[in-house]
Amino acid sequence: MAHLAPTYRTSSSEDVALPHPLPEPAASEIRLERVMGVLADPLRLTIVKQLLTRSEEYDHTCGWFGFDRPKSSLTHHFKALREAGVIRQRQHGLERRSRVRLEDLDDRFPGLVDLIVNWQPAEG
Amino acid sequence: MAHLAPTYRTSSSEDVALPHPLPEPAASEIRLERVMGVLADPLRLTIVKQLLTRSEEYDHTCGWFGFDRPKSSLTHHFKALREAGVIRQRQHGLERRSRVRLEDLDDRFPGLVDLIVNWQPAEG
DNA sequence: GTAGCGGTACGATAATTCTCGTACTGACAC
DNA sequence: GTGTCAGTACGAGAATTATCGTACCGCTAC
Repeated sequence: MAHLAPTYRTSSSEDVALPHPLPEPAASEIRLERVMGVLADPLRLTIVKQLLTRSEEYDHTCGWFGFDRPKSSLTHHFKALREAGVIRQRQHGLERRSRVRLEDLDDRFPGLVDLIVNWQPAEG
Repeated sequence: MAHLAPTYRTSSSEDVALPHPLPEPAASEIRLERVMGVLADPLRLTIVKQLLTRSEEYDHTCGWFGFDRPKSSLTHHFKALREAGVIRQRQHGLERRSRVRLEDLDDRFPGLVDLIVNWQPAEG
C-alpha cells in the first residue's frame, strides 16, 4: 500500500498541506487492551469497518456514515476511537475527518484489521 | 494441530471420560465484540496468554496462575471469559479447569490468538 | 464425624462507561 | 452584521462492569 503523502487534493485541484492530526497516542503507545475495549461496541466496529471498506480517496466526516444518533453521541465514539489510537482525525475547516491508522495498526497488531473487516453485525 | 480426544490421562495413567464443559456459547455464536470486550482487561489477557503459552498437557485451575486476588474476583473473570466463548471450563471433581477454545477461535477469528500471544502487559 | 480445599453464589459498593440534551464555537455565505 | 452548518464541551442520569466480603457447597483425608 502506497504511503499517503501529507497533502490532499481539494475540489479546486490544489494540493494543500494537511492539518495536523488531533491529539492521539504515538504508534508505540497504542495498547491492545485499550483497542479491544474500544472495539467492544457494535457502533464503533461499524465505524472502523466502514472506514476500512468503503473509504476511498478522502477521509470522512461523522455525517458521512449516516448514523441516526445525536451528534454528541457520535463525538463521544469518535473521540474514544482516536484516543485509543484506532483512527486519526484532522480538522478541515468546519469538518473533522477520520481515517483508520492502518499502518500503525498493521505494524503493532498484525491481523487485527482483518478481524474488523470480516466482522458482521449481529442480526436483529 | 491434532484434535484433542475427549479423554484425559490421570496421574494413575488411566484414560477417563472428560466431564462435560460448563455452559458456553456454540462456536457459531461467539461474537467478536463480546470477545473484544472481555479481552479489554489486562488480567484476562494475562489469563488467556498464559493458557496459550505456558499450558501443556493438562488444563489448568484458577490457582495455577498464582494471581494475588480474592477467589470471588477470579471466578468472575473466568466466567466472563467462558461466557464470551474464549475459554472452556470443565469440572474435574473439586477443580474447575480451563483451556482456550483454540480451534473455535482460530476458525471464527483467525489471527486473534496471535494478537493475544504477542501481547505484553504495560510497564509499571 | 471434622477440617481443609477449590471453587461458587449472592450481594453491596465503587468505578467506569453510555447516552444524550443543551449550550456553545469557529468557519463560511450572504 | 446574520444565519447556517459540522462539530465540541459540559454535565447529568442511566446502565454496565469491577471488586471483593461473606456464606456456602462438594469432595477428600483423617
